[in-house]
Amino acid sequence: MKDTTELTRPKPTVNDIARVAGVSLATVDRVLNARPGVRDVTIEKVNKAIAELGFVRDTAAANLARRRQYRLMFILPETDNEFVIALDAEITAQSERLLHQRTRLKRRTIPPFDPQAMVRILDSVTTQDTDGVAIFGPETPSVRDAVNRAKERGIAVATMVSDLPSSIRDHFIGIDNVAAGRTAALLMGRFVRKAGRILIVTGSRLARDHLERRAGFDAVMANKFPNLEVAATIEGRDDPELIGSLLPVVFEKNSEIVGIYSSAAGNGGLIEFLEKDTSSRDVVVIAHELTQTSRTALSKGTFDALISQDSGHIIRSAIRVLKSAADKLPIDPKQERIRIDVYLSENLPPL
Amino acid sequence: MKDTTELTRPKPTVNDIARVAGVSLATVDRVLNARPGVRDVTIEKVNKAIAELGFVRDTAAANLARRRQYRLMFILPETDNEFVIALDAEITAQSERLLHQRTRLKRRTIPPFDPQAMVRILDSVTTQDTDGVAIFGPETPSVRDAVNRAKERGIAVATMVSDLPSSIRDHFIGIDNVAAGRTAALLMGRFVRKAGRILIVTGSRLARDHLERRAGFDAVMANKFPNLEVAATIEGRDDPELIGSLLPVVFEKNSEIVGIYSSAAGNGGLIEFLEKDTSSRDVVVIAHELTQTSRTALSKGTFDALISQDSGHIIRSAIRVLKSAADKLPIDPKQERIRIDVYLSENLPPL
DNA sequence: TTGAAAGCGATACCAG
DNA sequence: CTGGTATCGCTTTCAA
Repeated sequence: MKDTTELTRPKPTVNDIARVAGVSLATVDRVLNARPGVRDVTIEKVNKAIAELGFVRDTAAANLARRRQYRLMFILPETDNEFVIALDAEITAQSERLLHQRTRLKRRTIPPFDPQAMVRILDSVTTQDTDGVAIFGPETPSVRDAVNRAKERGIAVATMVSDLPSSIRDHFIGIDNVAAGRTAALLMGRFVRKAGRILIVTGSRLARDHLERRAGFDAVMANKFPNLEVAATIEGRDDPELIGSLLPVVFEKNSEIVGIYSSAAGNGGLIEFLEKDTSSRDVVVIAHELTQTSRTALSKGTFDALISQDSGHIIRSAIRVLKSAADKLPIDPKQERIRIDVYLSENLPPL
Repeated sequence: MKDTTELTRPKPTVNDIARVAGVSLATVDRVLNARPGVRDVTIEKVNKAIAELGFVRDTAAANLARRRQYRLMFILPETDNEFVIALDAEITAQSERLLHQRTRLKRRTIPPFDPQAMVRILDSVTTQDTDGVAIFGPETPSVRDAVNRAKERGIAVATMVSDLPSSIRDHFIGIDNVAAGRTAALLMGRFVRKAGRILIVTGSRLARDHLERRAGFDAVMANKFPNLEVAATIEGRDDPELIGSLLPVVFEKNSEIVGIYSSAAGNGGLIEFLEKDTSSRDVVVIAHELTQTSRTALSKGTFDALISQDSGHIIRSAIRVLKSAADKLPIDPKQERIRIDVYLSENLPPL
């Protein structure tokens, strides 16, 4: 590890290329932007100069001259799910900052679990008004096809939270949900102190992220914690009321529940039940997503751990990724990797 | 949550201000940059126009015109500590990307725990050659004073990993180490399955981060886990060999060690001991920082959990923060918050 | 104390 | 096919 020497050779510009290649600025620009109407020999000359000088275009200057605006669109489900609301708030927050950085954010909502609404919006987007779209929604063949059509029209597309792996989207922004489920299971197994049964509260069978978490959880439970048995499952549809109404029934039927894995949303109903019901005192509870509700539950000890993904990071990453895709520029993979966050009562971020 | 309407009123420019205020471009610029030689009445007129139009300066254009270069410096300890090496690698990686974004990164190293070397470098930095400095090093009054002098000379300063809270640095980039220690203790208490003693391996008494972790760990241990007793402490000086040589002695003297908290660096020695010594089979081990070494130990089950901070995030954040400070622009606090990461064998990032 | 005009690095229109 | 030149939004001499 040596101290860096500061070599400050001035960066070559288009003017330098023009001079070295013996052509005009306009021609350099044509070659640079692969515009037609330049003889092959001329192209060669210019490219040679570019290579020789090690030229790299100054994107800021180019965007200024071009009066470029990045027009991005976010499509989210219309729901009172706190995590989605957090994503939405981050979009709003970034909107403000980006206004002065040649970037406009548009927001569209679809009814939850409505693939056709997603398809309609995707199909309505044109390069005339939009450079990139980031979507969070159901995974169906029709959505996949609409994504592919948008891509073919030249629009950058990113999936958020729940992927659409069979599509040709530019990028997926979110966590590995199988690993997230496995992590939840590992924590569960190590936190629980006696043998018994585990209850799972899932969301919807249409959501790939929920299914993947479940698969990961089950796998680790089966392999590493034979003394624990995944006994019952509630399909909560992210609905606190529904969850709240189903829980008492399950607890009556299953006497030996020692852990609950809430793999989806709608934690409000679960928390209400846990804080009322005395028979569930010692149950280890692990849920997903850090929100106001889950944060409080974790602080109080109602929840024992939270598996989460940073909504701010997801939105900022989506913006960077879509911009890069629009400019056909590479991304920084490390910066765009969304972490599987583990929160305990002691490592909560300050409010 | 409503879909956004796309209002596209064109952003006002300096020309608009000049026109509305009835002055020239040059005068607008003088006011904008608080340069002298403008009558108060004129300043008023311009400011009024700015407010009326809601003008916000286009930083990219300004930087272009100004031929601005952000010249940033990183000062790190010269050590074979893997975490520091990771920071260093991130600096190198960002250097590449930033070369074409008007930003040069310089790197300086100091001998570990050598406040005077840090002071010398800080004192040698001038606004002629540097806009901002990010430092990671010992916390002493002399360093604090040097930081304050640099600040007063107009240089932006950020502390990384270990703070210098009594200084007037612009920003601290790192985690709350007390909370990190508390988190480690909580995991320890919940993972350990029988009463016993806990061994702590610390680093140096000169490092604020190590002390803070220790304090947080002890507090939670004492309050929440009375069946566990923090019994022994090894001061490892981040040195694997030293740690490796001390461990057998400690284990001979203390028969009931059920957990080890490695709060600093030098994990190599610890791992070697654990993988050889059979008496430590069931000991719960929690360490800091995700590195190649600790990652392997976690995968193998030698370590049970890791508390970490993202080195890539730290470096990127330092760059953004120093740039903003240099331009006297606000930062996005959420984006700059470094998380206390918890890693288990199941949520390791892909290689 | 103020203004006119020439850039910064790149793009784009209009001639030739 | 190729070149000249105005322009993007802002800064910075140089004169007045």
